[in-house]
Amino acid sequence: MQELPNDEKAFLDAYQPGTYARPALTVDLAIFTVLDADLKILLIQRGVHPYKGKLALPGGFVNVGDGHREQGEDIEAAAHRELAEETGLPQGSCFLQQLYTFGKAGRDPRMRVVSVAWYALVRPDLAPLVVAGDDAASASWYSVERDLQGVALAFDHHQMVDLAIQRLRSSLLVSSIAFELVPQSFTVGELHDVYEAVLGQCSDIRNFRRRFKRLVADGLVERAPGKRFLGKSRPADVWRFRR
Amino acid sequence: MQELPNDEKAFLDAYQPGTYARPALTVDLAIFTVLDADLKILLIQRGVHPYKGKLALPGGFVNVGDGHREQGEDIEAAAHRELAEETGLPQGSCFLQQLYTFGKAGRDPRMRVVSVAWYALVRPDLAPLVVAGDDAASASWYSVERDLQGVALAFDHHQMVDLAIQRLRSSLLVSSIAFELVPQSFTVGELHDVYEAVLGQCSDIRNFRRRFKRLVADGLVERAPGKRFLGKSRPADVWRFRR
DNA sequence: CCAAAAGTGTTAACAGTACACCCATGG
DNA sequence: CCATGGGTGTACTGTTAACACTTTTGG
Repeated sequence: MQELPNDEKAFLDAYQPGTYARPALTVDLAIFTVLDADLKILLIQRGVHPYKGKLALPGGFVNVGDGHREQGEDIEAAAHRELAEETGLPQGSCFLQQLYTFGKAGRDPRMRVVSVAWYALVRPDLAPLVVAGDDAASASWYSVERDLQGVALAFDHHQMVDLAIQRLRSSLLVSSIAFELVPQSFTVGELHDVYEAVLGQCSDIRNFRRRFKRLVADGLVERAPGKRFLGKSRPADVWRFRR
Repeated sequence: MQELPNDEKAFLDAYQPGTYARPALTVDLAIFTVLDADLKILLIQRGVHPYKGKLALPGGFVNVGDGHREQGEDIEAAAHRELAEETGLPQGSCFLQQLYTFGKAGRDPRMRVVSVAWYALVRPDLAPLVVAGDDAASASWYSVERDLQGVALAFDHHQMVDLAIQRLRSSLLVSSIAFELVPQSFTVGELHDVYEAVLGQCSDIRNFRRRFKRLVADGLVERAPGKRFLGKSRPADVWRFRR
């Protein structure tokens, strides 16, 4: 909390919170990875009403406190907490960014719920470690391309997924998030697979290599020791992203 | 509200909302215009505690209902309502888009308040019509460049302004929002001024004209009737954006 | 005639696209 | 030997950046 002048302190001591109605507050997470050159998203099957049995994004309530002093948990902290709970991965091992806040009346039939949606990226070497958390009996990876067409998700989660994919695609072209979807040391081929999987279209890897060389020349990427050996073809150089 | 199967209806009838603490919910608006080739933002001076006397973004509480049926006002509707109230302009006359949701504990010293921030664009021909609304005794335009450096805004509003400007700049380069900051019919010079004001740097108008010609060739922009006469130099062709 | 903004044209550097080609490994 | 993916190079094309020049108004 910020430093306040004396008259503000006096005001606060006398302050009584108004009687406005308040919404419940949740976070929902669109968690992506790329496995086998295919974009995947982590979904759970709901075990309780409403939308029992339907697929849904992992998420949960934000711990909100009462009163001036005890205001509870930051929304961002809640998102990190849920991400760790749902994936079983340690906090800070994944990229996480706010996406959009969904607040239409009636989006949850139980009561007024406002949900802050986030999207997260899990490196493919961590993705197989993802296990079901406490409140997610059956979290697993679904192919965005193959498993999600025409499937009804719970609440307005399909809208969230579509928006997340849109954001993921445009961010890929202007920022460095592609490096969040490969292992810490990676080959040009692996990085290229991420572009093809996320954008959903093929591109010439030889031209991709030229652009990659520019990143190296600009110092954004450097050689990592060793080579990657997949057994059936020429070993590939290994690279590392410098933040 | 969506159609629900019978077992979901039965569940809802029996449903009792939990006893989670809930946050107050507000919307805050970063409202921009470009006047005299200068980016301006609409701010109010707070008349009440906390941060009494400080400059702040216009905003207000979202009308949230109680119960299943009466869930109140959409967040987006609240943003549109506040935008109309604060500017005095009719709804739908300005561009409005969600920016980011601020939900740190302690960001409002009174209580837990989560604020959904939006940014809005007002055409320069409408900007002079903006008058103080009911709850905004003194809303007026401030130059982002000249009036805001080193000035402390209320709450975390400075963070909101910085993020809004950042978003405005990157959107300018990839979308068509520039057309929201000129009159419905405009000259190339006026559009160029918007780019220079928002990006905060000069660019060659002759090269800008070439890019503009491509937009015309692509059918995004068409000639509007007449010429613009500013009195002291050659009259300029007038153009119109086709949505 | 001069100042000021509108509008056109030229050039060189650079980035994107579509290719052909060689290299290192396993079978 | 072939298949597979790794890695280099070249030719063409379109976009961007820097700058010279003409046009139409007011003073």
